[in-house]
This record gives sequence, C-alpha cells and structure tokens, in this order.
Amino acid sequence: MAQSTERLRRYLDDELEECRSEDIERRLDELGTLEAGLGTAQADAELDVLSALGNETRYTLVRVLVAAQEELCVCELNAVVDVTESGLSHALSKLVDAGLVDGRKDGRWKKYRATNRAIALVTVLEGSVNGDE
Amino acid sequence: MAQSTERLRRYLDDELEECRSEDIERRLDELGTLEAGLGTAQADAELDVLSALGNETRYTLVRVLVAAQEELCVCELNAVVDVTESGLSHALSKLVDAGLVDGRKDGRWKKYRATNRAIALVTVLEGSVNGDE
DNA sequence: GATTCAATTGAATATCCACTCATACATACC
DNA sequence: GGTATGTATGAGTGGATATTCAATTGAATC
Repeated sequence: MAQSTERLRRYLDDELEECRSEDIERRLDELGTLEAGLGTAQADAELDVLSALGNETRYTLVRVLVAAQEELCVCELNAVVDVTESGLSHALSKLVDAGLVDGRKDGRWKKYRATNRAIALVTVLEGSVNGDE
Repeated sequence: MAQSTERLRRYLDDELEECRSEDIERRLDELGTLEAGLGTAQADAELDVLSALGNETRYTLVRVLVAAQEELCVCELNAVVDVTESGLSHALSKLVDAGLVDGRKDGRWKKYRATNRAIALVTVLEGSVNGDE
C-alpha cells in the first residue's frame, strides 16, 4: 500500500460518473482488504513454498519424488540432478523446510519422499500447464 | 544425470541381496525415466510458472487479482504493491508470460485479470498451506 | 575405538534477478 | 499537431540466492 492516489482519482472519475474523495477512500480500503486476505503470515508461508519450488534443481527433485511414489535414497537422487552432494543436501533441506518432502534416516542411508502438499502442487501444475499454449 | 555411480552401487548392494552391474544400469534407467517424465519442455514451462509466482511482488498481485474476481486497472494495482510504476509493469509482464494473468487495454487504461491457471494454483496453495505449522 | 562412508553444515563465491531510472510508445484531449 | 497522461521497455545495479569447497557429524564395520 503506497503511492500517490492522483491517478486512481482520475481513474475512478472515469469509471464512476463522478468521484468524491470518499469514493477514493473506499476503493483503497477495498483493495487493502483484498491484499490482506487470509493474513500475511499465511501468504508468507505460501511464498516460501513457491520460492522453494521455483528452482530447477529443487523442482526436478520434487517431480522425481512425486513420480516415484516411494521414498528415494539421497544417493539415488544424486544421479538425477547435476549438483554436488553438498548442493543436493542444501536443496533437500530447503524442500523439507517448505514442507514439500519428508526425510527419514535408514541405517546409514537417508531417504526422502514427497509430501501430500508436493503431490497436490505438482499435479495441479502439470494439469494446468498442458503441453502447447 | 551425472556423477559417480559408486555410492549407488553400494546402496543397491545393501537393498538387493546381491547387485550385478546390470542392476545398477537398470536403476539408473528407472531414475532417468522418472526425471524425463512428461518431457523437459513442459517441465521448463512449469518452472517458469513457479518462478514467476515465487516473488513477493508478483505473488501479491496474483493473490489480489484472484481475490478480486474481476479485472483491475494498473493504477489500482499500484496501490497494492510497493514498487515503482515501472517495476509494476515489469512484474505484470512476467505474469503474462507465465500465463498467470491476462491484460486488456481499455481506452487509456490497462486492466489485468487472473487466469484459470492462477486461480487453480492459488486455490491449491491456500488449501495446502493451512494456517499452522 | 579407529576407520570408512553417507550426509549435513557453514562460509565464500559466483550467478542471477528484482528493481529503478531514463526513455519511448500509445491514447485522449485541446 | 501539440500536450498531458497511462503504461511499457531497456540498460544498469544492488541485493539475494544457488552452488561449491572445506570441515563436521553420525552410523556401521573391523
């Protein structure tokens, strides 16, 4: 929320036949309400999920884990992406923070699987971004 | 796809009772198939969508447009985010490229609305990232 | 308990990207 | 045509973020 309301005044002047300053106030309020929506805390969490997914390495990992429909070992995931072991570990850690994968230690190996959240998002994405367009 | 298969060999050695080199080949193939999935072109497109959404300014715009359920003028959107007019224009342009919003010129004003893709994604996100945790 | 191996962590660097400034384009009005 | 206003575009830059390197943790085997 910021900035000069000059242009908005002229716009509302165009839209409504006339426009008093209370009309501007009201519109600004409405816009503010839309933005607040379900609270900034949740919006922040959603943004974390999105930025976790919005990276080639991490999105590849999630896609593979969703497609696998089973947990995979770090050593297997290492064959899928083109980063160092360390880079892979950082990536997985970020995905765990975003609630997109779960990790479990099994002996000296560590296995990761996709969460329901990851499955839901990948499914919608693949459905929405269909080939062409 | 890269890297030494040494660790993978030891892992499969653990999992299967024995492990011949053809087992490693097979597993690498399977992993490759998972990765390829529905083709890299589509995966790239999906990644574009995700990185477009994974930015505070742009995600705010999309959330507001989805919540509004109607088209909004650039001058109205300017009241919602805290960037310059130019920054707003850049943001909207990226969202158009990602197929998340549509723009329409109306006289000297320009109006944007959320696409179905944006609605689907925001809905799933808000459903999946519920309050707590 | 020493060694080996899987995986993680922190710091440093390299890369990228969001934003701003300056400028250009388009539409409306005189 | 000229001016004013709304929006877009391109280049440049500061700040964030992905990746690597080096060192560490923790489990298994001898």
